[in-house]
Amino acid sequence: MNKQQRLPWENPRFRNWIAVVRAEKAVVRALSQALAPLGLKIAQLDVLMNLYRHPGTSQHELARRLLVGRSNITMLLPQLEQQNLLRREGDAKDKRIMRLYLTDEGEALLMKALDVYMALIDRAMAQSSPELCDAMGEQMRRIADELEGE
Amino acid sequence: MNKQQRLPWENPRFRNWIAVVRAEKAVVRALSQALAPLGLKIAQLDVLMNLYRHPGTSQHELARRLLVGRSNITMLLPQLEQQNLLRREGDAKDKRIMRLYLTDEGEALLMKALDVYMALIDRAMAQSSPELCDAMGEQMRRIADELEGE
DNA sequence: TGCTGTTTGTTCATGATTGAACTATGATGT
DNA sequence: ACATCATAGTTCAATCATGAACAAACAGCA
Repeated sequence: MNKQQRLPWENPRFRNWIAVVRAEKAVVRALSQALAPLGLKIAQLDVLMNLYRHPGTSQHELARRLLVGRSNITMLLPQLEQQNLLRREGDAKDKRIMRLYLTDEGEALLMKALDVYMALIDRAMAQSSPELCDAMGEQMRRIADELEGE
Repeated sequence: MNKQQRLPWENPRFRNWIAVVRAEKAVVRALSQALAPLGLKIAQLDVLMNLYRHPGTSQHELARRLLVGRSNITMLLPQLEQQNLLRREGDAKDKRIMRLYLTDEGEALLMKALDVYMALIDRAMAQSSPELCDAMGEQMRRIADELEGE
């Protein structure tokens, strides 16, 4: 099947990528637990973060930025709306579009959640130099750019 | 809520970690699509890979290594078994334990899938030096080690 | 042996995510 | 203006992972 390099585990690129997957999974688990006391799921936090940076986003834009289906957003919002974390306003010009805004309550909860998130990331990254961290970030952005264009 | 560093996006660690998440998601999407022609899901590939490296694993061990619930394994196996990709044998000494082995067919399919996987990783990592790649892998292993001990 | 506690795998109800249909609305071109 | 096509959001059925509850099998010890 493969040429000289029969077993992928012997390939540094492969081994290192597997490490990325494991680390990401570990952080997701830890973050889920850390967010539980705030009553937040990761998917919900993603919504709040994106809404903070881009107030007035439509559901479609939001779904696109989160790399998620539109229907997912539809089913995510009612929970957040009932908790008064965000509000939906129909666009004045285009009646199809629902624009999303954080409430003060939502922003306050977001800040708490971000503190939790930051603490976790700080802990995870603690043993790496800033230069290495930046280099890795650059590398990851290249990968995403390379692949996200389908 | 936070001290001087109010917005996490301004924090390099945070920004870089977000890049990791995005890249991982992008690779998962691309891999899913690339595996579809083989009739394989990523979760199934994970099983086959682990079984290749550790023949005779019990379902419990497998679940632990994949960082997944035991029930997940239970529901994953019948599909793979019906496709003759693996077989389950009761342990001789301990009748509770089911030991798992790849069939020749399963190994053949795994090799094809690994080629697909490797091609994708090669493409993703193409623009990074081997040294940087290794450094990143090391960093990720540290993160996983730091967090996986709950 | 009999009692107790643990481990393995399964079952089941639950919650999350997806993609395909559907509706309502808007945009385009003639 | 009208027909056509595209877009925004929703609904729904299907898929998938999870954790709790359970049965069977083991282990340890009186």
